[in-house]
Amino acid sequence: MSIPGTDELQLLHEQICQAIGDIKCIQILYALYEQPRQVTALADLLEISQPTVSRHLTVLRERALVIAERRGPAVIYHLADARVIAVLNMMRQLLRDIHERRATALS
Amino acid sequence: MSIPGTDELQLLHEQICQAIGDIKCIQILYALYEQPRQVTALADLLEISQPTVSRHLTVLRERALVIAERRGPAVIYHLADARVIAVLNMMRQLLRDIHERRATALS
DNA sequence: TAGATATATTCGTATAAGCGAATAAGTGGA
DNA sequence: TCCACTTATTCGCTTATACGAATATATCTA
Repeated sequence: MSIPGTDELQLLHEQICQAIGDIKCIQILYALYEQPRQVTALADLLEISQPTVSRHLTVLRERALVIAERRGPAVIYHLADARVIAVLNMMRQLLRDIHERRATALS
Repeated sequence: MSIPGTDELQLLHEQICQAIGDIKCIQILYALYEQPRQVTALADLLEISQPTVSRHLTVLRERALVIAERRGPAVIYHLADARVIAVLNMMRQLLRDIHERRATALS
């Protein structure tokens, strides 16, 4: 894969990176990876206020990273693509290796 | 890989996601992926002021995502781990698929 | 249609983060 | 040591973004 141009970079940043740059969004994504949940369930689980969760979900939905499905008065959210989690897990592995490398370099 | 706990999530966010959440940092990472460069070369290439580039590089260095190597008065920066680019490319592919899926859904 | 439940939105505020100009600090050569 | 070059840091400012309280909207049931 080649180096991205300015336009693609802009899109990449706005639609994915920025969402992943927010820790609460990451929490929400992992919670939805475990299982689809409705808004209040997420708010209770993550101890975030309902409006905040709803706003984050709106953004994630606009970015097409999550999908909303109304079921009665509730709205069930679920991940649109599990690769988001794969990306995050890749970063976690990277983080671990970096720490390990640092520890080795210091010893 | 299991679901990350709060502490790991905090680290992940602070050390990697936040850096990737800045579009100029992404530009810098890709530029260093092409080849190691010194600060002014990056500033010229990306049309960002020297102090701004330097500040971003400092952050990336603290996160151990880039490595600095002094060569005379200049400092050559290079990527610490190419997997950062792999992660970004994975996101790009994800972005493309999302767009494609949207286009298909609308037709 | 009234009420209960769940979600979305608006609003004002507070916090965070990036920016360039100016300046300081480090490095090597004369 | 002085100078030229490169990089790092400080400073004040601006912009962007997240937040909760309050409120509006949507859905279902009776």
